[in-house]
Amino acid sequence: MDSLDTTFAALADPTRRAILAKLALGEASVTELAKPFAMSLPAISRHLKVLEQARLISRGRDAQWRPCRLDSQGLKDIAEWMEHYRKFWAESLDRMQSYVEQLHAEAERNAKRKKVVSKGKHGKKK
Amino acid sequence: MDSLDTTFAALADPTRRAILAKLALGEASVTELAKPFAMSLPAISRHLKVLEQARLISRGRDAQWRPCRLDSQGLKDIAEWMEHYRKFWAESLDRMQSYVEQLHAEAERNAKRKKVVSKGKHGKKK
DNA sequence: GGCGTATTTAACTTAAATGTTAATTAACTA
DNA sequence: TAGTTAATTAACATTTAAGTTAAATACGCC
Repeated sequence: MDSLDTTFAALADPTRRAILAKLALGEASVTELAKPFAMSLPAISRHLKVLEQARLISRGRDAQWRPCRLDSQGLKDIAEWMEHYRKFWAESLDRMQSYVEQLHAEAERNAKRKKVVSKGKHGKKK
Repeated sequence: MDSLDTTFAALADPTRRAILAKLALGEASVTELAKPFAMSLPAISRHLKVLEQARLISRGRDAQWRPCRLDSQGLKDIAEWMEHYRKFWAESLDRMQSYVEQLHAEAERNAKRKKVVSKGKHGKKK
């Protein structure tokens, strides 16, 4: 039910994270993705299925190839969850500075938006 | 070996994420943490051990209680990994804007640092 | 249709995760 | 010291994950 379960579990495997790293450079077929690993093709195929279900990748069809590419949805889910804990992980000076700058920027944007949109409560869900 | 394995795996369980959510509000004992769950105390105790090994929490000792609190290290590891994929998950307008502002801020800081520090290559480890 | 390449599914094995209850350890209290 | 509360460890059952090899499917080409 909770898609975060699926997504975090998918990311817990080093083979799958390596696949994502490769796909960050661009599309690739199953065989191409399998090449670096001492592992059978069916094993890779199942890793890809796990990544797909976690919406970390999506797959197309090009003749007998199944090109894989990153799907941002899974990463977005994680990023959104991480936001709730930002004050815990962003406590180093450099990052805290970015965070503060970001808060200011956000405040500015919200202020602007208030002027333009003027009414209706469709702010952030939480 | 790879601590990301451990940390992502720890986060893949909804009970453990709920525990973290609770701890984001402050310290709590094992029994306190266990209360909301229809699960035995030993089960919770093991979840806490998993979270501790992932450096998502740390534990102290107060008489017979073992107060738990968030440990930011695990979250930092995840956040750092996520950074490599920022352009994929931060593609919505609002977030991209923060990202761009952050890049500018970072560039400014780096420029400043160059002037002050002047030499020696002790930049980010990776 | 039959062949070659790419990928997936099936059947199976092994290892790890998650929960249970019962027993144990740790620290305070009377 | 005996008793109480808090938490962990032990022993066990069940489920899920991850790999293997062999067979099946999908597609293009001749």
